[in-house]
Amino acid sequence: MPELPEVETIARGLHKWVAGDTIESVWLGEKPEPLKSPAHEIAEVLERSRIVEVRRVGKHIVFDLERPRKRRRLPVRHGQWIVHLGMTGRLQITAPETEITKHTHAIVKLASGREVRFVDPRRFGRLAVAHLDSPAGAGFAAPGAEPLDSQTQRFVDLFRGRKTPIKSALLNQKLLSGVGNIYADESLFRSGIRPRRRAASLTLQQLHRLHAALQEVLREAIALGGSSVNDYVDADGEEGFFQLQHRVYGREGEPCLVCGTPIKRVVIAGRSSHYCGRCQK
DNA sequence: ACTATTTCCTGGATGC
DNA sequence: TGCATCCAGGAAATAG
Repeated sequence: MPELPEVETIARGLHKWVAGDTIESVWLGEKPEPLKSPAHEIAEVLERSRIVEVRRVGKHIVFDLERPRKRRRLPVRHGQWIVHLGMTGRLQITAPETEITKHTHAIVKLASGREVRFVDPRRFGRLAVAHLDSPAGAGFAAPGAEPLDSQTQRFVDLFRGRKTPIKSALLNQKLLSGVGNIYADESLFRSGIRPRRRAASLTLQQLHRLHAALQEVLREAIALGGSSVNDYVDADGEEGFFQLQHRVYGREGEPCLVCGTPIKRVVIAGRSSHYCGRCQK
């Protein structure tokens, strides 16, 4: 399940493979397609575009696109291809002769001969495009704050007056973009806060600790290429290694690495939440 | 304006 | 071995 560190790893890997390449054609699968934009619009924005950059915004992968123009005029950045991988979505770089696997929903053919394929068994992933050349064309922006950029004061302000459990608040993409179940649990453990604590009940000191822990855990995870639980692999098909560093996520019943108390698992807002009842208050 | 709950989807794990 | 049931999860939709 790609969260911020996994999407960051994938975006960097894709950038390495496709930056500078030109999209020749786009194939989109049969309905019901996992699209946020209509199929014709996706094809229209992507085809004959050059990929300038691939980067992460929240949990989204954004391909910045420009259209070459005639007579030595500078190319124009006209749009973006935006991919959300959901839980099981993958973007594969393949040769054209590679067998097309089940659940392949989109194939983007590049001038280099390579293909970018969107494969997503569970179909929670989404494809969309943004126009940069229309009047409202400011491009794609995540609704919430970027966890790695946001100032501590801004982070603290996100939770003011919120009665929802801190775990739910961390997962709310309108507040913070990019945090999912793994890194919510891991950052709460590292800052000693129970997931059910009401967001507004946290002290300033606790919020400062949480912010620092969240940035720390995200940065460590990016450095290790993300967490490979279930079937996550990066753009080169390589697994990450941060799952070996998980202190609570997926460790129900196992001893806390700090105090030895068995890790608890509870369900908050329909998501499993792992914590140490002794280390987290 | 918030918050909580339900829904989507399928492979893999579990239970009888 | 086979069949049914449950579970995982992000985010949009729905309900309160």
